[in-house]
Amino acid sequence: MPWDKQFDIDVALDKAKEVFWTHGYEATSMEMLLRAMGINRGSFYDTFKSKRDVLIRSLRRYDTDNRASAIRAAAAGYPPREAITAVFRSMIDGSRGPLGRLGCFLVNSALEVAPQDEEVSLIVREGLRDVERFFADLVRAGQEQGQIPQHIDPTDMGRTLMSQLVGLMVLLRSQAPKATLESVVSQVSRLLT
Amino acid sequence: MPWDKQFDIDVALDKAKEVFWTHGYEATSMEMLLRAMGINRGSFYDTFKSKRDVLIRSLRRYDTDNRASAIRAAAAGYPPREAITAVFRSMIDGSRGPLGRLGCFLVNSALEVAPQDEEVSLIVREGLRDVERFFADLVRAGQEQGQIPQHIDPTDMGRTLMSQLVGLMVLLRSQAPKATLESVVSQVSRLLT
DNA sequence: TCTTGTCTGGAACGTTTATTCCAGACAAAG
DNA sequence: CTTTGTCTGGAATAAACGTTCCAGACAAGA
Repeated sequence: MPWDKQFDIDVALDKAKEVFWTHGYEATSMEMLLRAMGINRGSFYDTFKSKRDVLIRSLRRYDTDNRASAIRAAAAGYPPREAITAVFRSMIDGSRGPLGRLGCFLVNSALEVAPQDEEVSLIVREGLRDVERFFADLVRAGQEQGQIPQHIDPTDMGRTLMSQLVGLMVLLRSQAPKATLESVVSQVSRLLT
Repeated sequence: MPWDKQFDIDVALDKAKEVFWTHGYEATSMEMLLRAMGINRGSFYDTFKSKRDVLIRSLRRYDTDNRASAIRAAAAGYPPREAITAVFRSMIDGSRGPLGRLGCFLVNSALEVAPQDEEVSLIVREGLRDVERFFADLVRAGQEQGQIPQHIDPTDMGRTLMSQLVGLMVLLRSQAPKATLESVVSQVSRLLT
């Protein structure tokens, strides 16, 4: 007779996400994963296909629940131009939280795993494209409201802001000095003139 | 009686550098390293302390011979303002070379190894600081020659350009579309007005 | 109470890992 | 020719790796 699993798959995946985000894929052993997820290898292989399967699913969860949510939450409630700066600022403020300076799991994976894994590469490209579009949309909205000059090309600017955000995430994980991070954010405002 | 080694340490380290740069540290096995370096494990452990030792030494070589040289070579022969753009453009052009879109070994290591290895972290921070200063110096030189407005703070701008370059290196390794890369470069010019 | 099916805990497996150790080749000095 | 020291090729080692398999516990239905 069917007996329910004693663990929640989503909770387990979130735990896995944190371990992969902190240590990377290769440097995370099955022991570390099982301990973090709070399940044993029988349940693990009964529920998930493989270690890589868990990486893929955690990365997807990260992209939806962390990256995509974070930039939208940070921008909410601000006029477009301020929203852009708020996104950058929130990344610095967020680095003071319990997860500290982990940087961006997506960007980490872009460099470590994506070059050798097409599925991971696709998740990364789609995530970065979403960031790019998100910023481009904010630039257009800012132009409509007269906050951002018309000569700025929204598509170009969306790409540049995405690239700048990616750079900032690397600096965060690299423990760059606070002043460096603040400089980057302050220059974002200048870019929008 | 002393017999000379049959291999050149620097050549071997450069081979090791390419393997670590392509695959990362953890995903590079000793087998891969030995094959690339063209030596066997007896010679390896006689010459180097460990796999990590070789990573550290390759990373130092990369920072000197690749990163630091590349930005200076790209800037050479241009007035300061054009030199800045030339550095960015050279990264895109360089991605068409035999090493293709490997990105930046330093940035890769910043995300994969540096968080868990203080010595790697130090190499990364010093490398990024050198890029920052390099750009700041170019900005000052541009201001002295009347090419870059006086209201731009060289230190802030140096940091921002460094961050933008780091972002670009991530996009390169992520196989971002050419148009995206071009947008980033074109916006660099705008940043200097 | 018995049967059936699913769960957990963890042993076992086959492979891979980084590092240590060893045998034979080689060269120079005595 | 012998001795000594260093080299290369690669076997061996001990541990770790990701995945498979197994025994006992548990719950529901007959």
